[in-house]
Amino acid sequence: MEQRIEKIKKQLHSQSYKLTPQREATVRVLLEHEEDHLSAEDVYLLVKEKAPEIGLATVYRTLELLSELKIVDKINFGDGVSRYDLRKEGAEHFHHHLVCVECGSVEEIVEDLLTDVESRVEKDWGFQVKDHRLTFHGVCKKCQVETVKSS
Amino acid sequence: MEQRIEKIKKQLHSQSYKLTPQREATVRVLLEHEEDHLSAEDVYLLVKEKAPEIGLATVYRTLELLSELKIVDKINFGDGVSRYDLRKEGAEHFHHHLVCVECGSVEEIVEDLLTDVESRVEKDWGFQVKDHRLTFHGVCKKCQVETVKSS
DNA sequence: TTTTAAATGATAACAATTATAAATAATAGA
DNA sequence: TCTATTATTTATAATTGTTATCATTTAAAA
Repeated sequence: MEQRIEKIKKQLHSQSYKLTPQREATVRVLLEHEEDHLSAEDVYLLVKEKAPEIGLATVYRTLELLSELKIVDKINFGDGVSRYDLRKEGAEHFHHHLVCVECGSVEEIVEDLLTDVESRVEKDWGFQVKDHRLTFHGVCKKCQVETVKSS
Repeated sequence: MEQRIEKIKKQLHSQSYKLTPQREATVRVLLEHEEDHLSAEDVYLLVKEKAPEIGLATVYRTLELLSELKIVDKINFGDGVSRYDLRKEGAEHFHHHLVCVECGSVEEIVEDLLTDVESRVEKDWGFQVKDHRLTFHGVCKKCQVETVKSS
């Protein structure tokens, strides 16, 4: 935890941004909820627990900043809200998601499944890939079992 | 064009929805702008040209309905707006997108590049894939040339 | 210190979307 | 046909997520 904060601090400094107490509190919340896909509002409420004086605007600004620095990825699953997802340590690309259409759960795939596809896109379409967003919609393991049970 | 409208009409009827004049006008706009990625507002303005009395709410409802029936796909490129993209004829899955980070252009890949990846996901993660969203962010062919020129 | 710049908090403004209610059109039953 | 019912639409109000503004605070530089 402390190491990752230290690292993020350096990333900020390298672009001459500071790790203010508010920013640190926000980053800590993100680290503590790495598996979740929090909206700005979610983050705000959680940060408020440890830094009650923080303003919503600051949370938005911080998340925006972290997005620019590729520390978090902003993602949208089709409900009206943006969600913020911490990049895995050392990850070059954004990880993938499995969204269950039955229960709404979101699972992550950290492994990069797109290397082959990306080289095809670069070669056949002449498009220089910098990053990707890949989400599968379907039925998660758990809901498949439920379906079998109830049928 | 007429054939595709006829087909969509049948799809609607099969779920006991009607193809009202407003809905038809909306579908026509989508068909005429198949290559674009229109927002609800864009669609509204275009529909208004041929059916000036239509209301914005109706456009939203129609797009929502068409989404449910998988006639269009709702997509979000990270700016605050949802965009609506007509499915290609007979396409099982949603097509892919190449978004240029320089000029903002959006190119489509109709070919399905994910069949292998999807069978891996089904096998290794036990997730039953129904559909996908794949977007690459990078530099399009045109902007790559521009960069070379200006350097 | 004094000065300057960066960051914050509160809140207003904004834009996209959804909900509401009255009016209209279509449909089914008597 | 007339009547009752339902679906759909329009106009608009309300809501929601996000961004902009501005006065204040904090930190850094001179």
